[in-house]
Amino acid sequence: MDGKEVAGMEKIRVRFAPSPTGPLHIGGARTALFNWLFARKNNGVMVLRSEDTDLERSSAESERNIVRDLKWLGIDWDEGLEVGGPYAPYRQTERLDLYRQFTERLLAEGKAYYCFCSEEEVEEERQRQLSRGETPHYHGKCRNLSREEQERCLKEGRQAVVRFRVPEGEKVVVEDVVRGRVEFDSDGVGDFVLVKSDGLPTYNYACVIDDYLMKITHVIRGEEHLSNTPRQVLLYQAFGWQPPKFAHISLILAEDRSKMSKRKGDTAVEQYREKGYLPEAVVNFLALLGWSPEGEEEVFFLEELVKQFDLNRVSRAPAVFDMDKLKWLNGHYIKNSSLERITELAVPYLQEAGYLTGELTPEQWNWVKMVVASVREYPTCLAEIIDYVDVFFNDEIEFEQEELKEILQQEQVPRVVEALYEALDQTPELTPETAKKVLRDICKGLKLGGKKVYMPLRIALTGSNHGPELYELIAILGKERVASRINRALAGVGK
RNA sequence: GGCCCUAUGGUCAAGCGGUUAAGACACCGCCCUUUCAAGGCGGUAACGGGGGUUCGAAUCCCCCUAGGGUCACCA
Repeated sequence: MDGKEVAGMEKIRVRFAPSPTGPLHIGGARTALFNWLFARKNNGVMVLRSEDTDLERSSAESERNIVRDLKWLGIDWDEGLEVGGPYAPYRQTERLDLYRQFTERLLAEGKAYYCFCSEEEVEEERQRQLSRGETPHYHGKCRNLSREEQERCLKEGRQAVVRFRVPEGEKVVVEDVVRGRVEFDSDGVGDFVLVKSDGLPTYNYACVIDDYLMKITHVIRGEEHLSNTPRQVLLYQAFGWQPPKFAHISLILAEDRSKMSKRKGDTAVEQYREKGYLPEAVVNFLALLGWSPEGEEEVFFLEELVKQFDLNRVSRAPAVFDMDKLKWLNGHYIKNSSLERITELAVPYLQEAGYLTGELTPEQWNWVKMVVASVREYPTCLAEIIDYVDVFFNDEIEFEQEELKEILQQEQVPRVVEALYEALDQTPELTPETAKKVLRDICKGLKLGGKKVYMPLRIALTGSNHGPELYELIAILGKERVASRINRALAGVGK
């Protein structure tokens, strides 16, 4: 710290620092979003850093997927993975030399020490303490080893970890932007590990060094890290660094108020993408989980979210993931996005279901667009669209209920059908609009109520008494298929 | 169990000492309508409990209860 920084004047820098040990979790996505919104709102810098110090569980593939899903959501970053930046590298396993330097410093100052206890020993002691009802802490057997003893063990080649010497009897204060002042007692934390026996830093350690070196001003992360924060604050103090401001946002809970898990529904962003949720719906939904806008409007695109976002309006209570609301938002965006885009997104599902095969000609494309237009108000996610399109593809009409056939036997039906065929003959270009007019004219010409005209035709064409707009259906099917379906249906009831 | 966080309708939540306690989703009803939807309008529904402080508490304090987090050589 050069001491010249004036509070509030420094450039805001935030980071999203996932560990690439699996897909991007919905909670992680929200953390990333809040960081991003805060950075963009305040003209700050967003950093993406990979915390890959768990060699066992980290994978390049997970990292790629996380990056892909962040981009999909519309979250970008100014520094970090892929884009680089002044504090590169942004992958912790590539920063090992840096950590080593700071470890030496702590060791030299006696603020950290080598510990030669085996994992088994430590675990045994932990169990003993637990059974006595005590808070399990490192017992400190190696805490008071002299420098010489440490050297000797090291020379013997014994496996060692580096532990932080936690000062005794100190109040550790965390100033949290969303929670206020939170106090901890340093005696509540044992001498935690800084460097693992494989030479890699632990989370609490690497995180502090990186946040410091990368000049992070605000650490916005999940509440599960709140209890880690005193350890980190102690480290900042040991180094004589000014800690960043913390903002711990509450967790997202499953419907039964327990932690979200795979068993209780989809927890990964990619699962929502694959089901045909739109990124703007997911973002909008996530933003509303734990944050609330000032006004009454709740439907926001990313840009509007940026304008509205305020860390002071982040709620402290954990939030239940409300699937119904996500579905509603997604349905809203499906209905209101451009037809071209929704069609593009819907086609893969239609292909997968076998309704479409191969490349689409421009004519087919336009036809599919009409299909999408007539059903897109139904699905809550695009994968569901296949539940509504069968009527356009399958000419083998099955009657949902036999009673519906009775409607086909109503006395006006032959007249209606005749009028329809005649009108269709005189309609060179069949579109939803012209079809609509045809139907209206039939009602007028025959002096029949809509129900008498629409219902038999709908049933003859679809086998059901409900479904998409009839005039759209007629335009989409075309004259030939309309005629053949009606003829077949009427023949089926002996007309 | 220790430590920490949290507590307004079923859910997300506004509220930051004085309000008829917003709004959204879900649910119910009505309207629109050829059907189902969509849309429009309306409705049901909440301050966990107990003590304080105060002229006055959803709002401030304490206790209880409940839920969550965390106590790793995982992050």
